[in-house]
Amino acid sequence: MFIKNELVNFLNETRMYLNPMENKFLRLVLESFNKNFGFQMEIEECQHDNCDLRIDAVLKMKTQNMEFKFSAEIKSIVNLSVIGFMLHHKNDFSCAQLLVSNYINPIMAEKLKNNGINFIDAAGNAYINTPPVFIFVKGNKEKKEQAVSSMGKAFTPSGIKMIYALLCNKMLIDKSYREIAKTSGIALGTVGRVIENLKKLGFVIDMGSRGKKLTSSKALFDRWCIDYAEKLKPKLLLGTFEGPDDFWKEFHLEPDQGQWGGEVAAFKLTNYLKPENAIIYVIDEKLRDIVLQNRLKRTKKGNIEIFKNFWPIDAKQDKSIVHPFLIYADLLEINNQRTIETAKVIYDQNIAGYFRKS
DNA sequence: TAAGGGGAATAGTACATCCT
DNA sequence: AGGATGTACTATTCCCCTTA
Repeated sequence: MFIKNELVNFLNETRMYLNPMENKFLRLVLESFNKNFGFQMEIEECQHDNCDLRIDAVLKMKTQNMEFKFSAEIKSIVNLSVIGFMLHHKNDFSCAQLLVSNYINPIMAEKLKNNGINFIDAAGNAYINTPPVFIFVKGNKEKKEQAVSSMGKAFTPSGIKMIYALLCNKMLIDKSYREIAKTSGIALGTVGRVIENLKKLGFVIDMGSRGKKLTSSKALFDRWCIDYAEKLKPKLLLGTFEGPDDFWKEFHLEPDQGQWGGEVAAFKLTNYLKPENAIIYVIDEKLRDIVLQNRLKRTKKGNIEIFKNFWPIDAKQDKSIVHPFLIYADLLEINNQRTIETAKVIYDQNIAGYFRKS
């Protein structure tokens, strides 16, 4: 079953078909949705030949005399970055978006509704706003036994570090496990496990004697952004601090201390966004110096967030900002109008090129 | 709210196998 | 032979969930 998918993915970087687990999951959710709400929502066999954009599935919902189409996006977790992601891709397709997940909590349900993002989940929560159909249900409790959780064994904190390294350097996947471990900043024993899981998910193809290849890297990156925000980034937070208005213009930050992420990096890259909040990725031993040099005050709700950088120190690194992948991921999580617009620009100008067919 | 029990993740290392 | 490589294994850490 995987062979065919892998071959197709191999031939076309930008497409990603549902893997068997996602397919099964989607059918389960649709079944319960139809039962709960008395609609007929089903998967439409997509004409892949003419859709160049990545999409998980096209769904068709029938009522008495009408038919609606949705572009479905399946996500195993739902956080602010998912909302950012949905907003980024809001106008990619002619049909309305529909987020499909295992469980969407009441807070996220409200946020999704406020942003006009349709969703359904396995617990029976839903928001569908396609006049004359209107559904909004939240508060149903999470069901434990769902299968989606097993979809992401590669996306553990160290797995996320490794995937970042793989995305930044596509050649790395074909190097020795020791080199991958060193470049990613993770343990040797972890590398094999992550690769195995990436193979299962269809992101790595083993071509035997011809080595390994990273595939569907655009989809992998999209997934990485969300899991990074959920599982790795919170662990990296060293503290939040307060600075004066426009502090970042005068901020003293040496390249060997750390780099700008988030809005400031986005501004330096595009000139589009006037930063209001700052994210800085620092080498954690340098935190004290940075705080002292810039007279930062530690506060709970400061506008400066300082994170520990998780990639090994690169001697050639002399830029003042982090990799566009990280900047984009930071912006997605902020997800207001300004940052999403900027995220789009950065995606088009600085990221899309990594995923073009070669 | 604090403590602590238990399980998952992972760093680090030892070892078997492969390659030159 | 001897270094390089992937895998098996273990000790430790971390985090979540229960319990008082």
